[in-house]
Amino acid sequence: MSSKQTGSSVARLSESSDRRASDRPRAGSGFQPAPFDVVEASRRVWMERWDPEAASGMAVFTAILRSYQLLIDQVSRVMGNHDLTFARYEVLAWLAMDPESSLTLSWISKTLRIPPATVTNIIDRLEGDGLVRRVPHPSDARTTLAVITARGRKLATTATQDLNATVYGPIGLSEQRRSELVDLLAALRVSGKEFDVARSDEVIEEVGSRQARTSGRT
Amino acid sequence: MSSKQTGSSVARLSESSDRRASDRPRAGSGFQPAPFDVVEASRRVWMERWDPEAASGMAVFTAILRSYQLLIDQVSRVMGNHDLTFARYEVLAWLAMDPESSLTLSWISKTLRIPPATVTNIIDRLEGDGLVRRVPHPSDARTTLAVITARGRKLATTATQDLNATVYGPIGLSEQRRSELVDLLAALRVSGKEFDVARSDEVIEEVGSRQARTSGRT
DNA sequence: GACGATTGCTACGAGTTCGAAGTAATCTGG
DNA sequence: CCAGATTACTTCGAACTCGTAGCAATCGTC
Repeated sequence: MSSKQTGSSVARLSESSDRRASDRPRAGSGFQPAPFDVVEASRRVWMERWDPEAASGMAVFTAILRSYQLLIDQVSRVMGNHDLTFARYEVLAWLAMDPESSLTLSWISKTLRIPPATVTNIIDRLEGDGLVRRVPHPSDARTTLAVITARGRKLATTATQDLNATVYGPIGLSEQRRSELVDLLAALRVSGKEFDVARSDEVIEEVGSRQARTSGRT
Repeated sequence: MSSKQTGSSVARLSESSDRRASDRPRAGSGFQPAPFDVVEASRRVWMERWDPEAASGMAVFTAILRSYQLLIDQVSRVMGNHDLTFARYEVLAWLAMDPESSLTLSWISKTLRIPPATVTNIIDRLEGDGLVRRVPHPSDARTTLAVITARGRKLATTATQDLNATVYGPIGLSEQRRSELVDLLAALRVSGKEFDVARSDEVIEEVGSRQARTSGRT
């Protein structure tokens, strides 16, 4: 595998990479392309040594992993400009979406799949920055509500616009292919029970329409 | 666009009977399905508040994120059974694949996209467990080679078989759809310059064709 | 109603990640 | 042969993640 040794095999036919970054609202600065397609390379090795089913599954996982790395790097960079981590942004964004401007910590934990201890930590940080407040739940003394502040809402809006413009919009692929990709991943997630398929549509309707959360009950 | 039909907003608790402890002892134990499809739910909100391009891009990112979470959870759990983290396994697996059984730390960093400081940490840990050894590079005193030990190779094999059998094989989707998914993600990665497209094939050939590496040249 | 089980959250601590700075070796262009 | 730039790796420190234990409130059942 060549690149291991300092002297790369083929000379630098690359004339390209003279990045004159200046005006493009680029979202990635420290990101360097890997020397080759790790998914394809490992898939070939897997095909030699293991069975085809394992190889294709490995390729799926690796492709998702590398895509995730590519995107989370861009997203994190943008969030850094707003003094946020992605985790803190995600919570803030869901709070901003909520009709009541508030969510219980346990709802955040379950829905965004963040361990309870981590949610505590995230809310601590957001509260310290004056972006949310903790409010006792009106009818359940065990429960704490996170309420977004005006400052938090403003930041959520700004950060979202930034993300939309620099990452989500220019993410690549046509609308058609984006849709196909999301569908395939949905099938994968259904197969892995990533969410409650039976009740999902119904719950989404509720979220979109009204509370159904503060009042609890399902 | 995934599915979703109009669902009645009110939903009664219905027969919650199917809840019970019938958790399949699959690869995920602590993993609980989210209450709804977060991708679809957030996509709808984005469509209302922002433009369609941002919404579809957000859906792509979120779908990848949730899929990643689903799979990394399973993978991490399996690795835990072998006293490994995924990061340590990944390095070990690439070392096991290498014809020379060795890689430079900088190659690992660039290829697997792990920051240098993290590679140091990972190798420290692997070395402490007797799975790899650090060896000075024969011709470049700046460079350190990580060499996999017999013990490391054995563990890599065992862990890989475990992963193949419990995660990669049963990952879901037909071979056909796995292939489509990998292709779409490859297009996304190309668009985001996740790897060096121009030289990838060539480098992969070299990897596959063995040696000609430690000796440098090619 | 009472009591054990469950749920919601927090405190603590171990482990991991990784930017930034530092050291050493190599390469480059005189 | 020699600066200065570059590359390779490590050290240090700050931040983040998250399992576990613990506490408080509520629920479920008889």
